[in-house]
Amino acid sequence: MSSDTAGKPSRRERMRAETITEIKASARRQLLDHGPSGISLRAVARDVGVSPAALYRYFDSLDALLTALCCDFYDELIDETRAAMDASPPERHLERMKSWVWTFRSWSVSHKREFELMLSFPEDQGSLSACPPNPIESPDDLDPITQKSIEHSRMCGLELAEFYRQSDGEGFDFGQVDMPELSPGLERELVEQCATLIIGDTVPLTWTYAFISGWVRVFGLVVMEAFGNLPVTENVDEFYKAQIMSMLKEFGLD
Amino acid sequence: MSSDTAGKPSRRERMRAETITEIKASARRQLLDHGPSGISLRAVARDVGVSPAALYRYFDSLDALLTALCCDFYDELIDETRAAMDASPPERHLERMKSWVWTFRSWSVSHKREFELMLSFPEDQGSLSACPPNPIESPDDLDPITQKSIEHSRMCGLELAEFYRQSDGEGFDFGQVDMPELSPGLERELVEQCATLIIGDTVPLTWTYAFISGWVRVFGLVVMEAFGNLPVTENVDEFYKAQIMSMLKEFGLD
DNA sequence: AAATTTTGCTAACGCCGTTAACCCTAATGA
DNA sequence: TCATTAGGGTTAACGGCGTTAGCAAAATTT
Repeated sequence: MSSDTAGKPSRRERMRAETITEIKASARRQLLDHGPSGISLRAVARDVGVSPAALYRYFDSLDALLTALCCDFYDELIDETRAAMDASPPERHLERMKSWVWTFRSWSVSHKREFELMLSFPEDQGSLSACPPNPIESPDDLDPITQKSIEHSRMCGLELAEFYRQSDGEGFDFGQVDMPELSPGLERELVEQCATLIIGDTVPLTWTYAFISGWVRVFGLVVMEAFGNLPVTENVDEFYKAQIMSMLKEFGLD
Repeated sequence: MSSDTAGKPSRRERMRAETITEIKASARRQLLDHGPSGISLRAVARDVGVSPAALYRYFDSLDALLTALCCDFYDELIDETRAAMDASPPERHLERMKSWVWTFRSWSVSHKREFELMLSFPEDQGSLSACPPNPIESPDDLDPITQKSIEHSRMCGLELAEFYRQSDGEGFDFGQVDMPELSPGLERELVEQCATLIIGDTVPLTWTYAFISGWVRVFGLVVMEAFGNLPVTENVDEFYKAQIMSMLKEFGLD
């Protein structure tokens, strides 16, 4: 072994890293040109100028390559979302949450192909749903993609918790949320899920309900727009803004 | 040609129809066992006990077979939804719309694999979004799947129009809908889209907005649940009912 | 300089969708 | 009734795919 935890990158390691990014770049190009199912190992090999078998020195399988691609996409999405949120000062929680929604949407729509791929990973349990799969098992031994999807979701959830914590007693009327009567079982599940989502802190049940409702709406919006089935196409921005306003109303906010 | 429009089915035609359903049945079995991408023409041929090339006498391509499958699924879904709606008398529009949502949901969740396939058809313009693609071009030369998806959507849309038409002046306060201010362009687009959706009849703008909002929510719910990412898993039924109540609130109804 | 690890290669296996060429049989029409 | 078709089946092949085994060369480590 050459450099375990903190050694400087050897020449070989640099080359290897370069090759990996080259492979992923080629795969992404194919994704953009021919869609998720149009990515072919052999075509990538041709593109990179190498034999098909050589790719297996870098990725265990085609699936592993796609997974790596997805991870990169999540990183991109998370970076952009975080940057957009941080454009507002830390105490403007509402604006920061709006930025989260807005950036999630605009990234997804301007990266339809990437979004499509992310939607179908991991196999048989599509991700990007803005909601981590339930129930959450052990904290860390989930596949990397699910972890990143949770990280992405939590950015918004944590902001909500902060919002509640800091604005308590500052004039917001938290009882104003429009929520139907819920069965005790559902209430418990919402609270528990909220606890795994919005770490440590507890927000009122009504907020949890409104938050999850909002997630569902955002997810529906983004998927429909990305797949070209939103009934609004010319004034989408306006429509999104209206939808965000409607969601805020569910929180009893203007 | 033997029987063009109304001739009795010849022996050959009966055999052919039988073979076709046998092929589709085998393909559906593979769909259930191995997912959408696990359907293989050669495997179907093996299963049916025929050479791979023989299948081309019945379907032009694998894609054509999948399309035919999807059509059948839509027919199933539409049949079930219509039956569920017709379990309530024609004048109980609210109940009928609830049945639409409920059946759409339960069919999709209990037919995850089928749902998954439908979601990705037609290529590069996923369907089943409960919203026809926009803008709608010519009325009839759309691909059959899109047509059926529109038919499915319209069942609910027409019911809404009926609801409005028959209950006008019967005590509902149609101005009560919570809707943010919309830009003139968005208003126009909503009204136009509404006209293509809910044929002939016009409902108030607020209802159109609430209706489309509801669609987005239903779609988000169904997709998330079908993909296993709904944060509620134990009390899903209760959660759906609560969400339906919330949507009704958007209409100003209890 | 020797030993070892990494990275590439070629060749092959077994899938896949699709097509071409040919054959047999059942329905058709004179 | 008999020749003609058209429908439904075959086999064989093409080119693509993901993946593996085995081997050679280069780069690193010892």
